[in-house]
Amino acid sequence: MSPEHTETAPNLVERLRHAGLRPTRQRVALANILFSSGHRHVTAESLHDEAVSAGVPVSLATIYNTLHQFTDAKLLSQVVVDATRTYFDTNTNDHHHFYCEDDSSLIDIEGEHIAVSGVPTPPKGSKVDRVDVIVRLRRH
Amino acid sequence: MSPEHTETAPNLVERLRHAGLRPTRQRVALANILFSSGHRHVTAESLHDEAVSAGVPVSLATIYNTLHQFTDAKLLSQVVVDATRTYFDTNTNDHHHFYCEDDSSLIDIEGEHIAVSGVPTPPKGSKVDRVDVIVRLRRH
DNA sequence: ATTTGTGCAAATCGTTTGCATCTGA
DNA sequence: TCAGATGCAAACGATTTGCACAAAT
Repeated sequence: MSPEHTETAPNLVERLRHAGLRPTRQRVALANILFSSGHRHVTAESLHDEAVSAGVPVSLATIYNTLHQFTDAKLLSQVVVDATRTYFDTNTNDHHHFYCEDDSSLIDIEGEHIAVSGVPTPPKGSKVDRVDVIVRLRRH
Repeated sequence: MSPEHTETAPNLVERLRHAGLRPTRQRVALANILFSSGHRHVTAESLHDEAVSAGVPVSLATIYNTLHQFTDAKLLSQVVVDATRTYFDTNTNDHHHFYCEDDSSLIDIEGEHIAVSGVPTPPKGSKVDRVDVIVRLRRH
């Protein structure tokens, strides 16, 4: 078989195992879609469409389960920019986003580029978990 | 009557008028709740509960309408921190937020305190509309 | 064999909408 | 008067859940 067909990327299977997730057919297929080509931003629905188009008929419920499991396992990060849609990002490094309100698209901004200074001390009893910067864009 | 009872703050009526909104019973009552005591963060539901408790039986639909009208009129700003809930903030100045994931609470960080540097040039055809910084907190 | 994942359809949650009724200028 | 607001209930879209079935170890 040509590598394209066998391209189930064995390292993905390992990656799932390390994350404590059984490498099931669906999870491997979704991991393959998500992690095979650079960083990506998806919604549950867009990933579902993509999987179905790719001949992997997963149900939407499984997509949601999988996205959350991957997020818990730190394979994905969740990006909250829009109250109506949840985005997942395959880039789990410290980084930020441009969000274009006109077409609801996300663009990564690598962490090194942006510096946030002057964050006040958090209230007693809490610690900073993460700092999200969203640069909202409009067409002009 | 004591000032507490007459506290329909006539300036609120003016404020609504200036925003092009008819000062109806409900709008004035909600504006009164929102703008009478320092800056506040509310959700549609929390404001609804509060209004009802205060003896102003508005419907939830009207709460949503009003929150959006106030937002369009720049009397409120919308804060997107949580995919499941929409928050509205009576502080419409440039500022940022602490968001405590444990109890879903918001705390303002005044704009002067935080500086964001190194934002890359936005893609051709778009301009920066707003930069949101969310400092996510966890109990430790 | 046992545990864990999956699919489906129904349930849920926050939010929006349609429409008849009311109200402020 | 009459455009604009409101309330209600139904519609909605995204997400979640319950449960019977299927697959992985």
